[in-house]
Amino acid sequence: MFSAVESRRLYRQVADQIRSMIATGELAVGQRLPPERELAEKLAVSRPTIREALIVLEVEGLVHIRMGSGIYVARRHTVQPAQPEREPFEGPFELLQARSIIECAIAEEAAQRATSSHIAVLDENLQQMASVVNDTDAALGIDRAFHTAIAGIVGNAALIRFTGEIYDQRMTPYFEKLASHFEGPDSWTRAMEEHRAIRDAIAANDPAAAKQAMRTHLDRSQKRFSEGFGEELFGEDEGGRAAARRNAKI
Amino acid sequence: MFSAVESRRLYRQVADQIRSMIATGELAVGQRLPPERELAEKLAVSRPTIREALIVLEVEGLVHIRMGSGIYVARRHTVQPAQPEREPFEGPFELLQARSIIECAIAEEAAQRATSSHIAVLDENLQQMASVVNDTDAALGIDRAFHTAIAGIVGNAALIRFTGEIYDQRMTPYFEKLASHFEGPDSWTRAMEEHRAIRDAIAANDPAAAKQAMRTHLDRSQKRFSEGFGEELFGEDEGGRAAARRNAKI
DNA sequence: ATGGATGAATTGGTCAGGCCACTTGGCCAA
DNA sequence: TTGGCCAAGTGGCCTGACCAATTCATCCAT
Repeated sequence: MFSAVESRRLYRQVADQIRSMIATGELAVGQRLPPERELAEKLAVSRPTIREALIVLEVEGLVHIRMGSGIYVARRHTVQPAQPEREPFEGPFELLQARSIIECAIAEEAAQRATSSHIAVLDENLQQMASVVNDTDAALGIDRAFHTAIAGIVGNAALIRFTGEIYDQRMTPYFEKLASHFEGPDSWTRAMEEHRAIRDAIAANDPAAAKQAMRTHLDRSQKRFSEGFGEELFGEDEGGRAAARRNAKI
Repeated sequence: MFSAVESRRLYRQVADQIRSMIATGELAVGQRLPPERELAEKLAVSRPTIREALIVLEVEGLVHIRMGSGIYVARRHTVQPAQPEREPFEGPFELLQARSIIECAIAEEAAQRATSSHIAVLDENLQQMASVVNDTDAALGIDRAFHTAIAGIVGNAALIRFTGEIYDQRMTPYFEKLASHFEGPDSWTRAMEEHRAIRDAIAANDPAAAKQAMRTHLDRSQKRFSEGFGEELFGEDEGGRAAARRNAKI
């Protein structure tokens, strides 16, 4: 299956250029970039094109845009998309082990400090989960939110971020396909029950129980994941209207 | 320590709205969004604002934009590190708290599985540390290596990477300047002793002692860091012009 | 009837110009 | 020295126009 080769948009080219200037140190960390109007003039493009390029870079975390002040090279491209020395991802089992260690510690900490408003957040998540057990895509999103909500109880942005990131690193296209096969109403219902056990332990302010419930949940999640290996998989396509028409012919 | 509260840009709000429509399933995977002009009309904003919002979402991996064809909900937001809920960066105390939770859990796990070759690695690190107590830059590198070596005992690449990343996130130019003031032979010698206590607990395969030793080390590290804040300082900003002026006055 | 070519319509990409909100720095008065 | 005010600069958002790419409908040839 082939898709049209997409010519490179100008704002992407501009973003690439600025990104490489940051990477080479030509633009130093913390340094202020020239104003949009000046960049547009220097690079001989329109100002909206510059804006669009800068938005790309900001979403990537390479720059920080401040209204009225200017655009600054981010202090540290923390957790960046393209980390060249980084493996594409660690093995899924390795990630699960890491989750087990980190998230058990977080659950333990959360149990020591949970309030009723924290528990209400978890309860709402459980309700949402109950209504989407037939929709794996939505369930994955809510599953993720449950885990980051526990980190949220600790109230530490770094932990929230790590929890989300480590969850997302499994979210490869491959894993998604796998999930669509091995996750279904049964497995999501079980996951939800495990979530409830975690919720209950945290609500009881019982760190040891919370840790154990989280470990149980992740162990079982790993088991479900292991059982899912073995399916034959196909490639992916994002579908356009022409593709839909081609599909119709098939 | 305060930083300016940044009002929410319109294109970010639009991106948030579309993102939540994708998360709730209102916009299905693979579905084509309305054209830019129509979205602009429906959401009562300008078309460039829509474009900017869509660029945010494309960089995040949630949509795929095709010229002349339309905008499609991505099959899956694959491994897109730019997390919308992410703060620009976490405060140093927040990172220390996160380290405390994560690294104590890792130390606990390491103590359960350490072998003599693992301990030899820690011993070599301690020797290296002893020879560079007068050189803060070198000491920081060896300090980092000690912490990642503990994660290495668990033998999990994800944990090693997280340990390194979370350590590095303190390594802002600001922090490095601070370290050059408050870290010296005395503090590095104390850190080394604390490292030794961690090493000993891990060597004894005593998880509780390892956890306690690590927590003690990080608590004291935090105390040393806090004491460094006795100085008159500017906020955690990326260096705006106002901050530069206040600096000049100091 | 079917397939290919062509042109129109639609859609995203880029530009120019304008105005508003916010930030910063300088100056002056208390 | 500190606080207030103002001007200049900067990012944010808008309107309108035109260009490039894609899709779809129509027409023509086989």
